[in-house]
Amino acid sequence: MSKPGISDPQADPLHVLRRAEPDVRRQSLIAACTRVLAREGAAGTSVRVIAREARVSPGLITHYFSGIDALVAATYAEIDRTVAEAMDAAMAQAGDDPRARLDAFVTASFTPPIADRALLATWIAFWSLVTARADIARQHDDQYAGFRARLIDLLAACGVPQHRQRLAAIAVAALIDGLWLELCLSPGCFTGEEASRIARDHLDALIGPP
Amino acid sequence: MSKPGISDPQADPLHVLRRAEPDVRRQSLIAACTRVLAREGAAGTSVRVIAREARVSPGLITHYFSGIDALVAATYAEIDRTVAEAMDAAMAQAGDDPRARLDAFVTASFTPPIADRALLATWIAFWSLVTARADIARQHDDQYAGFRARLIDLLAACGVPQHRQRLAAIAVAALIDGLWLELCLSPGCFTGEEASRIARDHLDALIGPP
DNA sequence: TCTGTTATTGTACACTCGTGCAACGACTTT
DNA sequence: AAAGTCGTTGCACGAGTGTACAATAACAGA
Repeated sequence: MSKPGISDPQADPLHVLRRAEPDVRRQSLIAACTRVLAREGAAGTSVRVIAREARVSPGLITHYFSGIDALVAATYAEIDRTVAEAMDAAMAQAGDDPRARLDAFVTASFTPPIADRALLATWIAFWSLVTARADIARQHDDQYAGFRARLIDLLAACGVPQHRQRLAAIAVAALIDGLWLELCLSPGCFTGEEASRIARDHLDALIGPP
Repeated sequence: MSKPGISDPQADPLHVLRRAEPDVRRQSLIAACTRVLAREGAAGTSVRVIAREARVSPGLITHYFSGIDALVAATYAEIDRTVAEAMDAAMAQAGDDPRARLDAFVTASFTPPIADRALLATWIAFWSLVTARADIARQHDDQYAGFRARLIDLLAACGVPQHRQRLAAIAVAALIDGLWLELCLSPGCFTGEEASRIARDHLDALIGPP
């Protein structure tokens, strides 16, 4: 299965010296960074490796991004967007029933391409920047707030009273994150189906069975 | 408050050229690595920085560990031990009532020195090794299994029937981890007290109110 | 006091790292 | 067809990386 946002480098029409629209080139650098993070992990991700992956000279990365950290941050933002889209697609398939949409949201979290060791490598690379740089910490706060805001909408639609929505969303977000993290780190410990079941049981306790 | 396993380098009696018992020196290198990981993050942690922190020549690290990765792995194992001890201490203070012990376990997870951005940096450094090296992935599996085994004991003592213990432990572990992670990454989003309350509510739903 | 052991040092090696920058050349405009 | 723009290259630079290894010196036992 092809991963969202990860295109085949062989098919990349930019692999010979050729000018590209700035947006296109930017996007191709982000895509290359995604592939490298997934393949090599945070430690093996450098300007030169990414440049080779993108079939481009190392200098070009400095031309488009203020530094390697900025490229990783942009890559993370892109992945966040991709994941959100995958979630939306799963929910759209679930129809209009609020609880069915919530279940679809949860289940998608533990199914490829979201539950994916390669995605984890990107997340870890980003987290290590969060602990070191204030601007990236802010980006993380924003993105996570967006994640919780989606959950609040879903929970509200399921009838969770307003005064409990905030903590309920934090709880569900944490449960999903913890299960997702462990599912990626130790895939043999439990299955995605079991993770889904745990999360759905928690929702049952929170808002009553569907 | 002083962090567990982090000693004052000024008070280190090894700071002049002096032979040390292998175990003592090993331990002092691990302690130095812990401090560096906490202060500089995974990216800023190198043989030379650790050696300077330990007031020791860089060559000594290779003499005691097969490489920098082995030192980081040993540091992680040590931190895992330290955290487990802090948990045991919190539970011992809670007395004999099973549910009180479980609550103490949960609360300690969201209180310094366990909920600590510095600890997070070490965890992240270790996770990035997990995705890259099979032997370290095994170490992670073992340590996390130990964490879940403790939870199973606690849940069993609270009357959770055996056939539900495994998934219940996975659920509680994931919830604690997710809350802990977010508490460290975005300390402004919710408080340790709120995290405790969320976890205790989840336990109420799982095993009934105390 | 001398000797043997080995913890410890300091340095050298061969890399990789991120960034800066002059030169080149693909494409647009005139 | 000539000129201008700017995407792109390729390399140089200094700093940092992990590891290897001979030399040194602290300590134990004789």
